[in-house]
Amino acid sequence: MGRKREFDEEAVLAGAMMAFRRHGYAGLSVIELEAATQISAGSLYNAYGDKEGLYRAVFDFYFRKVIDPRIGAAQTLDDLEKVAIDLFNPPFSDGLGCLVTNAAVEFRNSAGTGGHFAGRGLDIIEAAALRAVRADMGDGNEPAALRIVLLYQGMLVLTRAGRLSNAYKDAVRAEFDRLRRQAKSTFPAIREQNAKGD
Amino acid sequence: MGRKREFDEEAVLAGAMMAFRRHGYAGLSVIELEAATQISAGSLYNAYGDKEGLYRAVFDFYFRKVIDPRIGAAQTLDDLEKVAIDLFNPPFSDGLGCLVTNAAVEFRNSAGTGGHFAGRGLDIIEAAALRAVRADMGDGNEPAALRIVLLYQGMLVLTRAGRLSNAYKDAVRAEFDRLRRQAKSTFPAIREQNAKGD
DNA sequence: CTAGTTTTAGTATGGACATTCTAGAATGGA
DNA sequence: TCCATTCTAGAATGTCCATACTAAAACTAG
Repeated sequence: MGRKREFDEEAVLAGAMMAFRRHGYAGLSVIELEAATQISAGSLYNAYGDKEGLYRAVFDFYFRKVIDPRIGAAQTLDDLEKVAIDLFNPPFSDGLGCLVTNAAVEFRNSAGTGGHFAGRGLDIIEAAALRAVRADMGDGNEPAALRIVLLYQGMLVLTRAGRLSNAYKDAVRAEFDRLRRQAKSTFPAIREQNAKGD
Repeated sequence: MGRKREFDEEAVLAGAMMAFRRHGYAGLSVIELEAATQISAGSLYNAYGDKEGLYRAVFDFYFRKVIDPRIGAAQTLDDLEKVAIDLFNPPFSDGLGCLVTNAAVEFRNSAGTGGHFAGRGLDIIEAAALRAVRADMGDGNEPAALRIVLLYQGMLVLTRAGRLSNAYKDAVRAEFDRLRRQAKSTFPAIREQNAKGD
């Protein structure tokens, strides 16, 4: 019933995702979205209702493809360190930052769609940090987890400013090294116990 | 020669500063600027040329009133800790974040006026962190300074998202405590030497 | 006093933008 | 093979925006 959709939805969302990461929401026009997605505004409106609907779909896509598998799935300090250090490697070194961080700054205080998704993303990041710290260091080190959240968000700000030099890579690595050292010395049993699980 | 300016320039810049902090550059219309500054668009254009000229003037004002005295003048870890912890206290707890951080995210990669000022602000913040760490901890601890920069920028992202809870305050304080402890134990002479200076 | 200059408020303008409309093309069930 | 439905491209629309313009008001040098 009805004509088949001609465009590849994943490709459209991927293109729009790059464009929203680069320009933000307000800074990206529908005309630019036509170029980024290679489909006409008519099709965009037919498929997603309006610009905000596309933004929502892009955010869902971003959670599904980037946040959930990378951060939502992180269980250990090593996993989180990889997430952070990957900001220095392709494809994450493109300088466009994270849709979540960018939206948190663009849409203040959880207002509207952008703020809602930003909040959801920060929930996931916070939860991952707490999970990893508890797994590797035991309870009572929640402040270390929150500092990881702050470090990571700070990295994304500097990324966006084109200022995330290799000196920052060393600084972040050193922090994870320190946490792991502290984990081993203070709670030597915990990592062993983790290793046994599953 | 000519009519006197009726408005108080500092008040206009202060009002525009709040509005730009709240809404960003693109997200703030000239009509909203009329309300925020209490002067008409005609006067704004006469005084500042265009919207970008006003933005530049606001940024200069922000450096002069906020960045330079608070961060540019910071010499020690204590000074920097105060800057960070003040994000939890009025007037800095208004949730609007820092013009520098917001501009760094809005204007990617130092592009244009916003990026230029963001870069200048980040220069000052980085320099202050390095100065404080060197003063209190001696050379060789530059990574600690960069982590302070990241923590601070991360705090500003969470502020903007309305998520900078008191738990983060403790986490940040604990980090500064740790740095001071490390400073004392590793370089006991340095703080004494500092105290003598001047 | 007044001529010249700057400031002010308000209106006008031209462009950009999100969105809607239109007409035709593709699809699949009856 | 139609026919209802969905999709697509592009043109049309109305709104909002930054900025330019206008005329009056206020000020100062001479």
